Amino acid sequence: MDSRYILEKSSVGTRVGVGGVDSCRAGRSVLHDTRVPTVEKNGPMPVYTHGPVLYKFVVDVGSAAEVNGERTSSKGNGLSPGGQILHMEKTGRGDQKDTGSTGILKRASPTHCPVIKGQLQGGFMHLDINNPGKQAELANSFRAAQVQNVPPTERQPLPSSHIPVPRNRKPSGHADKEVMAAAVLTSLSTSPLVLYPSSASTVPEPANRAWKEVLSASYSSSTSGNWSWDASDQSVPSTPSPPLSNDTNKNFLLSSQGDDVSEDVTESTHFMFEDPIPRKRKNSMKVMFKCLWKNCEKVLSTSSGIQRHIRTVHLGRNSDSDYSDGEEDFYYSEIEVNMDSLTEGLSSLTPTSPTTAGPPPVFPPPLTDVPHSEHINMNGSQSHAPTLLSQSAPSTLCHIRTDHAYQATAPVSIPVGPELAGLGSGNGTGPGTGTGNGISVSWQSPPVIFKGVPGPVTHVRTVSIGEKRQPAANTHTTVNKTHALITPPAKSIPGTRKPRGEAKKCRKVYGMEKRDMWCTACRWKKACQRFTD
DNA sequence: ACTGCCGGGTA
DNA sequence: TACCCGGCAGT
Repeated sequence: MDSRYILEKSSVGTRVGVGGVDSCRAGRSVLHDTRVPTVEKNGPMPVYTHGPVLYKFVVDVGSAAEVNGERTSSKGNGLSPGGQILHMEKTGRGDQKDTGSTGILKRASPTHCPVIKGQLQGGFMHLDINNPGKQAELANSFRAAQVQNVPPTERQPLPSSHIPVPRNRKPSGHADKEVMAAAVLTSLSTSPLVLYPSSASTVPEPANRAWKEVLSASYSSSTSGNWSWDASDQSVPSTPSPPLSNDTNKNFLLSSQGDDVSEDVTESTHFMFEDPIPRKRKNSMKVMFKCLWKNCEKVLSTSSGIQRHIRTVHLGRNSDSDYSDGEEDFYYSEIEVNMDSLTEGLSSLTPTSPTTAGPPPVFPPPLTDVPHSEHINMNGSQSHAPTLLSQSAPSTLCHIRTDHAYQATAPVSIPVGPELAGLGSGNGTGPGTGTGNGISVSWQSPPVIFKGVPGPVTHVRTVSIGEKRQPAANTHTTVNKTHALITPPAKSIPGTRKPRGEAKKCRKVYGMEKRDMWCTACRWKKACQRFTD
């Protein structure tokens, strides 16, 4: 499916937590908390909504598993009746062969952690770093609920669900949490099993409420509360569920499937070398921010603007205050707007500069005890508005557009050390060069570029105007690193562009006014035959 | 913005 | 095949 289609169709979900890569786009695992209760039809993807909270897990192109309160996925092996764990299972469909490997952890929030934690028995994420008591409380509450509803057999943790995160990590503030989320996503991306928080409604009411409350409390007490889904706020009408880019998922999926290796390899290489590299879309695409509040179609050109809008209009907060707890982040999504076809309706809006969609700088090394995998590109549009968004730290760090292929500018090069190369089993992808010199990983739509590969590696395909470009997400096979590393580039770049010669060509020598003096090649805009190099 | 020229369209 | 041009990529 065309990611852009999804992007525009989707009400939510363009904001993805933790760079899996814009790819978030590269294989990422994103657990996604839409916190938007809604019924949504997302193409072929079945969407089950029931109750105020909708969890949707998009597994692959056109496939998504969603779990909400009382509905459990029939497919989920590891899904507890309570819907607390969603186990994505591989589907038989060819186009979904990678389904199981990944998902997108959307807004990997600490509130998700209880679930995972419950499954992993505390091995994994912090709930509320700043409040151990609450952490325990939440965990217990959640676990209790889980125990009540999950048959023993299903409660057994599956190996693949294990997300190795060091225990007893020292809380070190926002950065740490953010990094944690990133790390979790990285880990998730390699696991076919996706842990999924069950919707509250499957939990018996008391327990349900209990953990909701805990969540709520945790939310308010934790700076990472942005992640939390305010379960107590039942008044929130249905909100669009964030659909994920299918390509994104596809890439994720590529990452961890143990079987079908050859197939995956083929596919990954296909993604990497056959698909066009996203190029700068010339001035026609803008990033807009759309309010996802139900019945609110507000579209603003700036994230701060939309946040303010949500804060004031929907959340009823003081408009004067710039205070933002980040909750607004949940209620808007970034959309790509084709300015060419944009109606006058938006003409009054100040379009975001295309440059904002450009590659943000590589993450500053803010994060202390975090592995390199935290080199996640911040969404450009987010990064350029640090003040406001920085307050909603996790989301800020983790915002990833589902599809920015068109706007993706040059990929950000991230020097990767050997340790990262090993670690980033979820990210990397080196085409078979295996030089390991450097891996440029862009978590946005820009494809991964592998340095150290002699010769042109990227395949640039001229795309005619009417042609639909392949979503750049496909190039984000970062998850499928293993495969990519093993496989030599399936497709070498066909026409290596001739390096520009030093000699002056006819155009330069004679100028446009004497065009008739040009060699024919020059006249035809071909390689000059007269002044060859 | 300019330049070189590839890729593709048209006659 | 000659001619032309859109558009990419390097400067």
